[in-house]
Amino acid sequence: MADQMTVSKASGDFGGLRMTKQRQVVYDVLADLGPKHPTASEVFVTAKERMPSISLATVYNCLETLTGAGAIKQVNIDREASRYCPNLQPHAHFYCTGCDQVFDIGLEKGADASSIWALPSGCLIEEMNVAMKGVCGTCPKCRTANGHS
Amino acid sequence: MADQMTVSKASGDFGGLRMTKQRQVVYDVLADLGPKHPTASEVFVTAKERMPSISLATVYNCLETLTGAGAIKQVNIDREASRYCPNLQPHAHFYCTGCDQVFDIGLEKGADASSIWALPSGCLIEEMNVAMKGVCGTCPKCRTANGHS
DNA sequence: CTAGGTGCAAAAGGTTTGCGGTTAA
DNA sequence: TTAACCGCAAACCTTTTGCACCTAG
Repeated sequence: MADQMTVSKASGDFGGLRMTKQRQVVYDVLADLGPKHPTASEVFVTAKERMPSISLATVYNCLETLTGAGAIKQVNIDREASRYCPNLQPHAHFYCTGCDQVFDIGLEKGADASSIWALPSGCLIEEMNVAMKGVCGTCPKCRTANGHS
Repeated sequence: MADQMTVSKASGDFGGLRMTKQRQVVYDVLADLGPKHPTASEVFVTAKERMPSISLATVYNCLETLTGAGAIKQVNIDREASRYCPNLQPHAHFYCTGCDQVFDIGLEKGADASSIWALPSGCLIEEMNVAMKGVCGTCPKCRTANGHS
C-alpha cells in the first residue's frame, strides 16, 4: 500500500528549494491530479482555480524548477506537449490511443531496464525514458477499439 | 553483414507510396547521413544541395510520409527538434551530452524490450520508444568530461 | 534587506496548413 | 488525365525570455 498522503508535501522540503506559494500550488496540483499526467496548460487551469493570480509562465518555471530539484518528472511522448508526473519510482509510460490516457508502468520484479541494451563499454546512462503507445484494452473505449462491440 | 546498399532504395518501393523526386532525395539524404540522426532542418540543408528547389515544408511532409509508411523512424529526445533514423531494427537511442551525438543501441542477444515491464493484462504495445541520456565515454569530449584530462 | 521569484507580454523555435501551380502514374 | 504532391508564406502551439515589481528567508 503506497503512501497516499501526497496531497501536500510539507512546505519548504524540496531539497533546500525556496518554497514559494506558487511552487507549492503547482506541486500540490500535480500530486492531486496524480495519474492524469497533466500538461503544463492543464496544471495551469487547476492551479489558477486555487490561485487566480498565477501565470502560465510561472507554472512553466515552477515545473522546470521542481523537475530540476528531482521532485517531479517530465514526460515526453512524441511531440505532444510535455506532461508531468509526481511518481519518482523508475517506470515507463504507456499512452493508450483508445482512451487518450497515460499510465505508469512499473518494472517486473528483479528486472533492470538498462541491462537488456548492448551499450558500448564506457557508456554511462544518466537518464532513461521509455514511452510506449498502444491500446490498454480495459477502458470502455479500448474494448470497443478491440472489437468487443 | 547487413546490406550496405542503402544509398538509394529502388525508386517507387516504399509500400505503394507515390515516389516523387523530393521523397527520394529526402530518403537518400537520410540514408547517407545515416547514423548522424539529422533533424528536419539538417536534412533540409543537405537535400537543398541536391535539389535547390526543395522547401522545408516539403522536407517535413516527406519525413512524415516516410515515417507513416514505415520506411524511416522518428526519434524524439526531450523537447529538442525531432531527429530521423533510417535504421528499422528495434533499437534504443543514446544521446551523449558530451559530444552531442545520438547513437543507436541494439538489444542484447535474446533480450526483449517489453517483457521487463509489468504491463496490465490486455495492454497491447504498438510502439515503444527508448531514449537514454548520458556520456558515451569514448569520444574526445567525453573523455575530457570523464576527467581523463 | 536582497537574491531570487513572479506576472505579463512578446519572441522564439519547431511544425503544420492553406492555396495555387505541378507532376507521377 | 487527375489525384496527389510541391513551394511558399503565414499560422499555430508550446515553451522561453526580458523586465519591472514583489517576497521568502
